[in-house]
Amino acid sequence: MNIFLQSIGALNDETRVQILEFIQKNGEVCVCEIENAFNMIQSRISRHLKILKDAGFLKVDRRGKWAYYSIRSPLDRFRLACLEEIGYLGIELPSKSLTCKDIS
Amino acid sequence: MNIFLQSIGALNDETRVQILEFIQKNGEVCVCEIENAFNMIQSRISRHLKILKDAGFLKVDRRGKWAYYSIRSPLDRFRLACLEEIGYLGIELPSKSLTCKDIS
DNA sequence: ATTTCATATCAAGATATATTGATGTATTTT
DNA sequence: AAAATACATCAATATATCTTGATATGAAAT
Repeated sequence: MNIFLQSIGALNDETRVQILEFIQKNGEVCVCEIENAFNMIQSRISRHLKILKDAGFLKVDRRGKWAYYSIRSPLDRFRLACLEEIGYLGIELPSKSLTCKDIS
Repeated sequence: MNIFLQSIGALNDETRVQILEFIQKNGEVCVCEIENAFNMIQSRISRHLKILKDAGFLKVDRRGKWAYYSIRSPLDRFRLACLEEIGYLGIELPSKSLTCKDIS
């Protein structure tokens, strides 16, 4: 029950659903890319990413100073069904443009 | 997105998940049966049932003074997947025993 | 080694959701 | 018609979650 509620709780936020779909569409992205695309402050993005990771939807790969997030694989049946459903929602996403590297 | 979040929000509560599974196992039940089985006050149960109904998981059938709740049918793919997942959780449910009719 | 950069975490306030007890509304029983 | 029953809704409080700004950490660059 707790694992189920953790997954559900992670999806119970519009920003997090958008972030999940953003990663699903763009593949591996680093935090600053999400930050720039969504135009939200860093601590907010970081917190949402942690919730999605702890709930088993995402994995992180740290390379140098960057943290790259991507959809965790393999996903269990239910989380997969959730991602699939999110895919069907037709969410308008910001485009992935600037990265920290691009700017610096 | 809003419909999705409403479904997710409805599932984001342990009591509601238990109620859903209770109805899934027992079929059509009236409010007082849930009230007795879960030993919760009526207004609390009523509110949770409304949230589950508004989110599209349940339907009500009013007959006389009683309101009978059951799983809405047909359910869309995603809500069905959720119910299925809840079924796999192996939730311990209180047994359906006394009804208002039994007592009176 | 110091500074800078990317990210994570914390503490406070803001916002949303849940619970309770009281009250409202039908419906049935007497 | 009056009382009782089953359920719904409201208002107040309690609890949980989100957002923000500040601070911490750890890697890279100078």
